[in-house]
Amino acid sequence: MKIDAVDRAILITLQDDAKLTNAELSERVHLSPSACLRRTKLLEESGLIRRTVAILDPRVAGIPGTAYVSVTLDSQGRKALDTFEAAVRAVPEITECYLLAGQHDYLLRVVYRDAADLERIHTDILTPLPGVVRIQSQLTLRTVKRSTKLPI
Amino acid sequence: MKIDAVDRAILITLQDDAKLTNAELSERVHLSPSACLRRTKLLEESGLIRRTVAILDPRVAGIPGTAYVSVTLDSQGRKALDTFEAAVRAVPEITECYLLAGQHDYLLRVVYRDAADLERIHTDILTPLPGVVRIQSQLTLRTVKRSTKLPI
DNA sequence: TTTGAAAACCAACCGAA
DNA sequence: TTCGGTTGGTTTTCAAA
Repeated sequence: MKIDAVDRAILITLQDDAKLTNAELSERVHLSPSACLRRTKLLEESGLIRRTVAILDPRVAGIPGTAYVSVTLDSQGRKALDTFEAAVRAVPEITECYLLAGQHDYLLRVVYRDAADLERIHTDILTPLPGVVRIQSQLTLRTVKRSTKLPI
Repeated sequence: MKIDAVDRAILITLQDDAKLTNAELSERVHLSPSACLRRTKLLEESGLIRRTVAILDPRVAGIPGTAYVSVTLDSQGRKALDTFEAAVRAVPEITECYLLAGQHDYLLRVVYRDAADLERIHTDILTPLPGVVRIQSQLTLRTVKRSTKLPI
């Protein structure tokens, strides 16, 4: 799909605030409401806009902690990876999981309420994940920046 | 603010799809439309729902790459940190930045279009960040899971 | 919880580039 | 032919009863 400057303006705006009415959005990108709505619909249908979601405040929600956890498996076979990944997907406390290049490790992002919660996650959830041989956690002192915006 | 099971159901649902109409949402959480709307408004006003945003598909957008970059500064003074963090916030390709516990490093999440783009970011953006003495990048082969949902 | 007015959506149609 | 604008019926919101 061809994206022009107006489409980019729509995407930038909606990545900041998807609750804008089409009327307001159309003003910001200097378009008529109907043209704006048509473009937005196309961006959704094309799959470029995948979904629109509510973002919660982790502190207000009582889940202020973030840790990055490196995990090494005892085997890199396809089956071992699939088993591990299926288990990861089922754990809500693991909000992100990446397969790393180079050393066949995984990097997990884990969110937690407090130190006790992190310990629970470590011992009851992470350690029992299938195939795990090494776990190394990096706690974060502070979130400097966290954006869902893609630099379109 | 007091959160009960129905509030949690609303939050879980809106974290998946914030485009639901109030009527649809109210059915899913087994509430009347007006009661549901009142609760949702309260959740927004309380700050628990911080914003609602459009999530783009990185592949369709042509920005499929993710790297995690560890950065060490030559100084940990308040002023050095502030300067570094202000610079980080101004870079759209750096989508996340955490101050790590333990070794006073930062962990950055960087998104990129292709290998050439990553090299550009590395040499033109990351290396010139104020105070940087060490940069270590971890590329990701694959995104196994990436969720914006908090485990409420 | 119900209701009704105001607002927003969005499909169909028209016109210009 | 494609893209933006206009119109009007339909849906949704949301505050008052």
